[in-house]
Amino acid sequence: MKHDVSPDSIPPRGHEAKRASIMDAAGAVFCRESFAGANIDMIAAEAGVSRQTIYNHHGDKEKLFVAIVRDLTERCNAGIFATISTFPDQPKDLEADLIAFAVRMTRNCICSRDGKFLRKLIQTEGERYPELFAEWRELGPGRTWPAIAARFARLAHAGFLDIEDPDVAARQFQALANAELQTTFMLGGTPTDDEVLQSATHGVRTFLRAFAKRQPAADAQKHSALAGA
Amino acid sequence: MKHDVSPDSIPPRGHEAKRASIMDAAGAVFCRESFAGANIDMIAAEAGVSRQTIYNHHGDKEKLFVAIVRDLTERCNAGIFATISTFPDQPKDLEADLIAFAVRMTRNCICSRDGKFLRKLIQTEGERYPELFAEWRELGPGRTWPAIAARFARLAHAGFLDIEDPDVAARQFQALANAELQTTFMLGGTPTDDEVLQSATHGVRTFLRAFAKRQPAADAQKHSALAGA
DNA sequence: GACGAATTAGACAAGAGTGTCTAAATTTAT
DNA sequence: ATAAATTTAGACACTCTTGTCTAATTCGTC
Repeated sequence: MKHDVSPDSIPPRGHEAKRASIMDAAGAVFCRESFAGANIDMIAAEAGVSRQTIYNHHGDKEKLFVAIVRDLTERCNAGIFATISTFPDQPKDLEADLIAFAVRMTRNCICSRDGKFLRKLIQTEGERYPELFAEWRELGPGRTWPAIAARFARLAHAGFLDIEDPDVAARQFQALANAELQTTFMLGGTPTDDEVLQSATHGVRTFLRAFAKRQPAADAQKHSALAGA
Repeated sequence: MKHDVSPDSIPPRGHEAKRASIMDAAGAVFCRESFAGANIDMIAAEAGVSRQTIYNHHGDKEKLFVAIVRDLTERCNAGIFATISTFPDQPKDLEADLIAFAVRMTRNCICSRDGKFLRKLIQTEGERYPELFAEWRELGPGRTWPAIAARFARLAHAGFLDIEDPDVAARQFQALANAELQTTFMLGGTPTDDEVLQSATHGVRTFLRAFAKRQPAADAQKHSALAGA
């Protein structure tokens, strides 16, 4: 019998390494080849694992696929929320801070390995697994958009921006920041750091032309940050 | 021997009906199932044609796929240029006219059957056929973006907008117009007319907050449309 | 070092899909 | 009507893939 030191029957340690290796490889292969085009032997080879081990861990191809999507959704969500937490609530230089935030968002969440994989899987297989991707929609965009919108609302309330609808503004911010990367994303490519910075810079400038407080009049506005801590 | 009335040996008339039927069905099936997931029997059934006929027309699955992508690219390009030609060069009501244009763009080019299919195929198989999709990139975005940018440049030159870089403005216009439809597009869905109008309206308003001529001062600007015909 | 659990290679049956071939039926134009 | 071209259904060989099974091996732990 086993010691069972941990709460729930946790299988040996080495397992987890294999498991992670399988998840990584399966994500990559499903992403590259699509569900139908991927085959278990490819995944096994890429994971450095025997085919049987994959069946031992996940049962069958479809269960494996579902596990991958759930895993990617979780990991991406974590990344997105981590990045949202770096939103400039008390910006020193509004433009520079928003550009930096936009770049972080694009690099860490959209261009990241997980981000790229999840996006591709959603685009490719979304229609085939309605309930799975409905789940993603709720847990992903359904939670992240309000969180981003709330940050913009705060920024507006603190007097830095002139926003009517924070939800719309949040989506437009993201759209503007990535406006010049669309074609690259379409083809599954990864933009260079320079391209990301360019697009973010142009996007944020336009965003601020639209939403920055209109008449700075005197400096009365600037110091009226009574919404602070 | 045949009359050979037309320039190059044109096969019988009825062929074309079958050919078109095959293209339609193949586009739909490839889009729905991805290249690897699609099978010829499915396409044959959906086209109301025997499997052998498909092989007679196109040789093999891959050649058929390439033919589909080329066909869709051409048709979409035609649609995009047709829509671009309705760009409001001499707008009566700038906001209303740009909103209407944005809606046409989204409905006719992005939400259209061909647009949806082409987009999905590019996203799904783009990495697998680099040269084919490089071709698309040149003939598609490579030609349409400059065309749209040129229209915005004209509008700016005519005094309606305050734009520094028309290429950037064109991409941002498009990004803003579809900002609220991204999640729907991701999952392969088609937004309602209402959603399209909403997103376009919000997008154009933001676009104009950023790029409308700043100080309308008198009405001097409005009538200085000396860039006209 | 010895035990039990997990992993491995390989063979295997079953099923599905591609692309070819044939002979019959259908269409099209003369 | 007749002749040529095209389409069709079905059978076919071939390949690939899935998922299972077995026996040998390796790994982690005591």
